[in-house]
Amino acid sequence: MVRDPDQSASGLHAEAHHHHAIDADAVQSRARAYATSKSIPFTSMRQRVLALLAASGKPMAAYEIAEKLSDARRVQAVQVYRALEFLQEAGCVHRLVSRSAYFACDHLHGSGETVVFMVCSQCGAVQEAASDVVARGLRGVAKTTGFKPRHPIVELEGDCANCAGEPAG
Amino acid sequence: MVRDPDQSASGLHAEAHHHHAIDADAVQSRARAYATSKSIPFTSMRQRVLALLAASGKPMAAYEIAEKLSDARRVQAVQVYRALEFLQEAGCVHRLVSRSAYFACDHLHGSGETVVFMVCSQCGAVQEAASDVVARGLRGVAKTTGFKPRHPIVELEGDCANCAGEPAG
DNA sequence: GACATGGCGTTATAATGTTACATTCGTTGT
DNA sequence: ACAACGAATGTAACATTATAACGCCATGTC
Repeated sequence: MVRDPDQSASGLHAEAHHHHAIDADAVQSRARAYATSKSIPFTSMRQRVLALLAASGKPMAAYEIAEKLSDARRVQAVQVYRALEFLQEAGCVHRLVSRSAYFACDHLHGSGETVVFMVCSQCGAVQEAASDVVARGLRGVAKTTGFKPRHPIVELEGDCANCAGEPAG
Repeated sequence: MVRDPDQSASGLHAEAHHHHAIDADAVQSRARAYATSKSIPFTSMRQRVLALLAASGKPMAAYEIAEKLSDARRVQAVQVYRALEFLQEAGCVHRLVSRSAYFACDHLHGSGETVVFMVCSQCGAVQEAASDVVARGLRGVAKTTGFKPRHPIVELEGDCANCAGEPAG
């Protein structure tokens, strides 16, 4: 879940960067499984978007994805958004509201789980962590106000362990 | 030439609907105090934006604010964004990331406090609640990953007590 | 084959947010 | 009073993010 180069042991497809590449095979398998379960195709465009996000290991803007995927044929933003919609349904990709950016995630979240996204202001890397304490706190405030929560958004902006140690690297 | 802010505010206040408007006087006082403390002016535009948000009591998009504030002179979005920037610094206005909307808030949040925004999907109303449990949970996940949090974003999408009781009303 | 469904490719547009710059306003120094 | 300066404004243009509309094509079903 915490995507760190040391932890991504299956870095067979790891890019040359020092970035936090995620397990591309695992995330692709999950997307394929979701597609199969819904009887919808895991199409080429969906694979390409997911592969790019998995290789990058960092959040990317939709237009940035379109740019990177363009070759002779220009990939339009709307095509990326459609692929992202599928990938988010499949649970393979999340959207960072604090950056309007999308990133691949190789961890399968339980349906009731509350996940915290920690976004590094300096290097842009994202760490995820599920927190029962946060989940309990959210249920608590909702209960006291009679609010029926459907979907939580929890993000932390700050500095990751690497960047906090080496400022402005 | 110079618009009287108090008359403007009370006029808008009169148009507040059944949904709960916030304490316009209190929030305006806080904005004025912040401005004084920073030796910057609490200008007419800033007063107008804050008064509108306070009277509305609900989140509004920046362009919607610009629209409502326009009379003979068209108020441009950039002017609204500039006013919102000041008001957010003053702690009188918050931005809802889940809706890209802005709303006035009449309680003063402590600097270390973690505030949860509960946004009703049906009526759009926002409730705020500070939660020590959530704050503790966030500190916990940050600590285990070595992350240094600076700013938390916590929002719940769901149904408020009113709308949950009377669906789609 | 006829046909319904869904994804793709393309164009256009909506919605949100920012940059640039000249002007005006308020304060400050003289 | 008046010049000078920084901040806030007014205005236009631009940038970014996201969606709508529509025809084409591939796939599966009858």
